[in-house]
Parts: sequence; C-alpha cells; structure tokens
Amino acid sequence: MDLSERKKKILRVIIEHYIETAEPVGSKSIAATAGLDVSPATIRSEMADLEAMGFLEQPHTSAGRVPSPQGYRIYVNELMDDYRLSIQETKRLNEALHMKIHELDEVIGQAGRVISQLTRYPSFALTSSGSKITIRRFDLLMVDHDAFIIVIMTDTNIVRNRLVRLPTDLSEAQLQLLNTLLNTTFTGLTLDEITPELMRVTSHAAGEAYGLISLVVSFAIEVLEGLEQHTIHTAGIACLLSHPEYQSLERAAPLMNYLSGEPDSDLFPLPEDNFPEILIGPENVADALKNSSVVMASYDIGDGMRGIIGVVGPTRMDYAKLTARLSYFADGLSHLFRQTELPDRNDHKEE
Amino acid sequence: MDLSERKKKILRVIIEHYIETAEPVGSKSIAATAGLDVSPATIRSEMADLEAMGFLEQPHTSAGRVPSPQGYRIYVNELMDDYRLSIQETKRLNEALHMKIHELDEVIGQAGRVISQLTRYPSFALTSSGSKITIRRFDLLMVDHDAFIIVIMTDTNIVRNRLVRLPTDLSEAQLQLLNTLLNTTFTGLTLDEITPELMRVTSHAAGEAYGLISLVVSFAIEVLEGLEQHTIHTAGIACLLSHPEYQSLERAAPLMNYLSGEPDSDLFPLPEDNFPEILIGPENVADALKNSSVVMASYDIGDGMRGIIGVVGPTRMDYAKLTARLSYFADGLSHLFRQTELPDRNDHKEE
DNA sequence: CTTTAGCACTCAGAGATGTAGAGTGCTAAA
DNA sequence: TTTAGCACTCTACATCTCTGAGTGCTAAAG
Repeated sequence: MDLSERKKKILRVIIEHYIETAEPVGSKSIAATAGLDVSPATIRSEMADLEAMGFLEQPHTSAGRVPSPQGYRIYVNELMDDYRLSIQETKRLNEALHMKIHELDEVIGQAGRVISQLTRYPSFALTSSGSKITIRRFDLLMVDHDAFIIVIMTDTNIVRNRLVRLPTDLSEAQLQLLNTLLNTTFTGLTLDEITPELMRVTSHAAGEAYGLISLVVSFAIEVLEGLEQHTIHTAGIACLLSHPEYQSLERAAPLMNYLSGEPDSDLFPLPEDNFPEILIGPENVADALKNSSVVMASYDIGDGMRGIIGVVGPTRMDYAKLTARLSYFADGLSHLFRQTELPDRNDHKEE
Repeated sequence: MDLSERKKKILRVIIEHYIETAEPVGSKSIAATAGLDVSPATIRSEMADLEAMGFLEQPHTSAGRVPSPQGYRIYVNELMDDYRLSIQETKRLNEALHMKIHELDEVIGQAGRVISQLTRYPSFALTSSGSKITIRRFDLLMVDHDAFIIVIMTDTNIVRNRLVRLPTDLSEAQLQLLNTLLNTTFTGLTLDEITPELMRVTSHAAGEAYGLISLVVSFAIEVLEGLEQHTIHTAGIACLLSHPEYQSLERAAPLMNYLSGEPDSDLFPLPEDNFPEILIGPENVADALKNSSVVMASYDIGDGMRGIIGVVGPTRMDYAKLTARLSYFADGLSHLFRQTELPDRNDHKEE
C-alpha cells in the first residue's frame, strides 16, 4: 500500500474520530483536528482519493466519510498506535484476574463474563485442544451396595465424575476387577480408538461385569466428546444495545440471535501466535458477523490446551484499546493456569 | 369478584383476542366475534364498566381496550380454559426430554435452552434445595507423587471433584490417613457447622497433613456454597426481540440487561405445589420485570432438591398454552430424574 | 330497565411539505 | 498544488393535514 504520508495521517484521524463519535466525519473537522495545516478543500480531495481506493465510504452524498472494512484493516495493520493501559485499567484487569480456578468450564465462562463487563461488548470464550485427548486413568468409588462413582481423568488433567446407580447389587471385589480392567484396556486411547469392537471384546473378558464396562466406557466417550466439542460460551449479549450501531432492531436482532444460539466454534480461527486476532466485518466467516468485528486473544491452559477469549462489536471499535486489554487479560489467564496462584502483576505491560 | 356472566365472557374474549393480535381490541370486533348477540354499543358500556373496575385499560382515548394486569390475573384464575396439548406438541416436548443426565448443572441449563426454543421466550432455570446440604463422603485419589484428586459427594448425591497439585511430595499412607480423618470429622455437617475453629482443631490432630486438611475442606466449603447459591441460568434472551412489545429498545434493553446480568434468584419464589406459577407484571418483585410476566413450573430432582424452570415475556402471553407446556415439561424432567430413563409418554396430559 | 342507533368528539399514525444544516464536488484563481 | 467560493444534494427535524378507528353520550325503542 503506497499511501502518501498525508493520506495515511488523514485516514488515521478520520478513523479515530469516527471510533469516538460514531458519526460520519467531514472535511472541516479533520482540517481543524489534524496537525496538518491545510484547508478543508484539500482534505476533501484527499478524502475523495481515499474513497476511490476503497478505504472510506459515504453513507450518502451529503454526509461525511466513514471508514470501510479495508480502511479499518489498514489502520489496524499500519496506522494504529499501541495502546498503553492506564494504571487504573491494569488494576481493574488484575482484580478481574483474581478468580479461583475450579472447573475448567467455569473459569472459561467466568473469564468471558468478566471481559464482557470490562469492555462493554458481548464476549465469547472457548477452548481448543491442540491434540487428541485420551483418558489417563479411571477410578471407581463404591458408595453403596448398588451405586458407585466413576471418576475419569484425562491426559490434559481434566477430571470428570458421575454417580451411577445400578438395578443390581455389586461387590467391592467386582468393582476392583472392573477398575483394573478399565485402566489396562481403555487408558491412552483417543476417541476414535475406542471402537465398539474393542468394547465388545473387553466386555466378554470381563465376564459378569459385562454391562458395567460399557456403562463406564460410554461415560468416558461422553467426556472425550464433550471436551473435543468446544462448546462456546457467550456473555453480555445485551451490551450490544448500548452501542449506536445496534439501536435499530434489524441490525441488532440477527447478531443477538446468532450469539445466543450457540455459534459454531469453527468459525473462530485460533490465533496462532500469542498476539490478538482481529477480524473486521466481511473478514468473518459467519454471515451474522459480516457487519461486525471480532477481537480475540488466546491463552495457554496447559496440557496442550489453549483458550480463546474475545469480544464482538461493531466494526467501529477501539481496536487498540481492546487488543491491549484482551492480550493483557489472556496473558493473565495463562499465568493463572500455569501456577494456579496469580503473581503480583503491578508492572505495566511492556510491548 | 362478582362479575356478570356477560362481563366475564367479554373480558375473556378481549384478552384472548389481544393475546393473539397484540393490538387494542375495539367494541366492534368483540360484537362480531363473541357468541353473544348484542350490539357494539352494549359492549361499549360493558367495557366502560370493566375499565372502571380496573380490568381493562385504554392506551388513549380513541383506541380499543387492552387488558390490565388485574385483568390478566382474573383471566388466569377464573376464565382461562385449560389448554390441551396437541399431539405434535407432546411429541416435540417428549423429544426435547430425551436428554442425557450428566452433570446437574448441565441438565438445568439444557432444560432452559430447550424451553426457550420451544416457547420462543427467554427462559430461566435454577435449583432450590429445600434443606441444608451436607457432605456425605470424601475420597482422595492419588494420581502422582505430588498430585491427588478430591472427590466429594453430598447427601443430595451430587459429586464434585478437583485435581490438586502440591509443592511437596505425598505418600499414599498420608493420603489414607487424611481420608479417614475427613470422613470421620467433616461428613454430615452443614456449611455453618464447618467453623474455622473445627478446622484448626482437626488440623492440629492431623499432624503433618496440616495444610492438606484445610485445602480439602475449603474445597468442600466451595462446593456447599456453590450448591446453596442457586446460580440462575438464562437462555434465549434474543427471543424477546421477536415480540412486538419489545420492538422499542427502551422496553427491551432494561429487561435484556436484567436477564443477562445474573438475576437474583430470590426473586423467583418457588412454586409450592406442582402447579405452574404465574406472575403478571407488577406482581413481580424485580423492578425490571414489572412490565413483564413470568410463567414457571417446578420439578423434582430428587434428594430433597427441586428445580425451577420458567419463561419471561410480555404480559400478553398465552398463559394457558405456556402453563400446559411448562408443567408437562417439568413433569417430564421429574420423571427423568426419578428413573434416569424416560418412560414412554405417548399419553396426553390429563388435567 | 336494558339495549340500540346515531352522532359528535378525540386522537394516533401516515403522508406531505418545508426548512436548516452539513457536507460535497467543481471551478477558477492564487 | 492548494485554496476560496459557490451551487448542489440529501438527511433530519418539525409542522401540518387528513383519515379512520374507536369512543362516550343521548335519545328512542324494546
């Protein structure tokens, strides 16, 4: 992109002005604001050029200019300054990061809710396991003559349990037998490797504990499926309504519907590096997002899993501020997961 | 309430008409619709009476009448026919009830989402434990020289777990000791009975396993707190936007904000009997709900716990249909919990 | 006493009209 | 290349009118 310095400056001023006011920007206000000492007329001809290049759009003839998605893109890539978080902001973020790590799902959801509150945009949160998950160990705990608890732990250190009540009685010895059988046969297998075939063979070997094997293993399958499925959590959908671009229901309703019905998690590509990812308008895959933007960051959960957290809003968002906040928060989450105890983080973020 | 038969009939027709069309009802359309052969003029004077009694309201002089909350209340209490679910509806409801019982929280949430889809209203779901919950048993599972899993089971048969990693090593024997200590000292206690005092005393008795006791017990406390706290799940908030009364943002935004920020669960009184509860407009405690109605039903989870599921919508809702659906669904959930396996329910619901 | 027809009255909503203001593009001069 | 000037365009807002639905009241009829 070979834009003259002046064009760059003008584009940048327009975008930042528009991000703040949400109203089309006219040549006059630019001439007044910008450090460049030229008349509105000059700005006008530059703006006409920028529009011809596709970086600006005009809602109608007598309105000012509005950035196009490509305009935002070039702004994000080349023009935008890094935003330095203020001390208050880091403080708030650190406070928000003071959460206890319980169930993984809970943390994910909680993180989303917090981010939504902090940014005043709807948020989404999901996890992504890089590799295939397997069961590391089974434990069966007898609680009653006809009931026991299955405890399953994956190689990613996630623990799930279920209470099972049986129609028939059960001896401690049986349960022991079953337990060792499970641990020798079904550990270290991915979802694909647990075939009905294998289950049948093992069941026969188990003798009287026949039905129990399939009971436990199908719970294991459920767990693995659940973990690979990456359900996506959304929070703060109502935040949309506070932004001027969603004052009309025609604009707000489709997006809200999309977000509240579980959006397809495949549509959010995992940011590869640790830097936040920005998807502007039509860069989004999902139709419902074509008029909106997504900013997201990823964090390390440990054990080969990553989490993604992001916000959805109008294309007119303060990308600089949002990426700064999100990546700080994501970093904080990584720390949190790495050492369960959050370290003092009074330091400012250094780019 | 001593309303003449004719007044009752007129009120009923007005309400049902309004529920269908969402538009103020005029005397003419009533005269045409209703089975009573009187002229619009007569209807008018009756309507004037009904308005004076507080059952109808007039948006403005030249509009028709609209039911007041009291009008709905009398309709719900006295005038409304029981709605008989159609075969398709029972079918759909039964299909929706074909869900697997995993984690309790999951079922609660799932039920809410399903109800929202079926009714096209936002839904909420929560649980309520009648009595105090206690821990029934502890299990500690060693997974590594420096890590173990805490498994806790409540007297309400809820099982929760957590993986704990320690800075120091740990022997199997220590864990055994700890386990028996926990089971003898901390079972059967309510949240209030687990005092810091008790923890300190027991910790000393534990000797070297000092810190571990408090680790496990504080997890137990977390679990108990979590269960007593009744977090409320909401789903399908965006459904609001499809109803005419929420076309304007001033009406929709406060309610959506209320629902998406976690509403206070105390504001939803537990329906005492098994019949659905209806709260019309100002009958609601929460300010945000004063212009809306809530219909809810409760179901039996077992072990002294009940679940509540309900929908939120405009006061103009088809209460007959909603109560029928909700109570059918709630009954289904009760069955589901009672026997984990849903029985054939091809029968229609008998009042 | 109740019901009905007739009639004047009220008021929201849809259209039409006018105006103000912001912003533009073009042209010609600096 | 930049700038001032100017005619032009178009939205937003306010005002106005008109229409139609629905009412309440009154007086006559059952």
